[in-house]
Amino acid sequence: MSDDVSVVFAALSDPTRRSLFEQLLEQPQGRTATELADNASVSRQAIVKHLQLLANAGLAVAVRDGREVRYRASTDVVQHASAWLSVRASAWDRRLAALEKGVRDAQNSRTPTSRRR
Amino acid sequence: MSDDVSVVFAALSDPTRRSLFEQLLEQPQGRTATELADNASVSRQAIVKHLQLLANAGLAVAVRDGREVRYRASTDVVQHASAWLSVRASAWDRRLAALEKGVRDAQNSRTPTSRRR
DNA sequence: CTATAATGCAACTAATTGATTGCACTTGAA
DNA sequence: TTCAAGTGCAATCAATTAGTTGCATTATAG
Repeated sequence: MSDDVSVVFAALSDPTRRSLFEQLLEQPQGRTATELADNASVSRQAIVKHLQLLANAGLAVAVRDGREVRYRASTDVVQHASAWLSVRASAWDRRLAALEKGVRDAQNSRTPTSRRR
Repeated sequence: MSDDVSVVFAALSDPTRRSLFEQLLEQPQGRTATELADNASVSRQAIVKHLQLLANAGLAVAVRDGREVRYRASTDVVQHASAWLSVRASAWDRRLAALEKGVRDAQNSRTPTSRRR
């Protein structure tokens, strides 16, 4: 599960983590784990682990500032993931269209009496 | 983890599952678990579980045909997931632009001597 | 210089996950 | 009507994951 795509999707598959990510998105200045833990229902340590996982996936960046560490959102990999999805979706649409065309052609070239079943 | 977004991302976070999904995308007619297990390194049962998970996430549809079950890809939720990502990415870009503008404005209104540090 | 705020590290637990194996059930072809 | 192909079900297992708690370390405000 260590490839790029996997870690991004895995990171976004947890609601707590998505919530943290969204909070980072709302705050371009970044947030600390302690701040985020205040309006969360889990411990600071749990938050830290989530943030590290987000950072590892490239969805966040940790920047030390004195005695605190601010996590900022990063959306480069979001673009990649989004592209991954849309490429496949459109490829699927093309194949589906081709399939439907094929069915139409087959029907047109078939003599009425040669119909199967 | 039972919300829609989570299950889709979770489904796509596993490489084996993504590979299966891609195989389904290549074959609009669908594939059976047994077929897919032939060019996979894991057991048929493992494949079946993955396919059921994909189906549960809305990424595949199982259609019974006689004694076999064909799994077809389905891309509706892919659109949703892709939208989820791009909405956030663009919101982020807007906030970042606003932040940069704010910094610029602050610099402009600041007298040279009032610079900190 | 000394509290105290913020973070880091480590051990531990419960739940989930990906995978396996063995066997039962169902369906179609010969 | 047999029997093999395809599928379904259930138990089991190792690894991972989300979470906790306790304590150590670091850095800044007084």
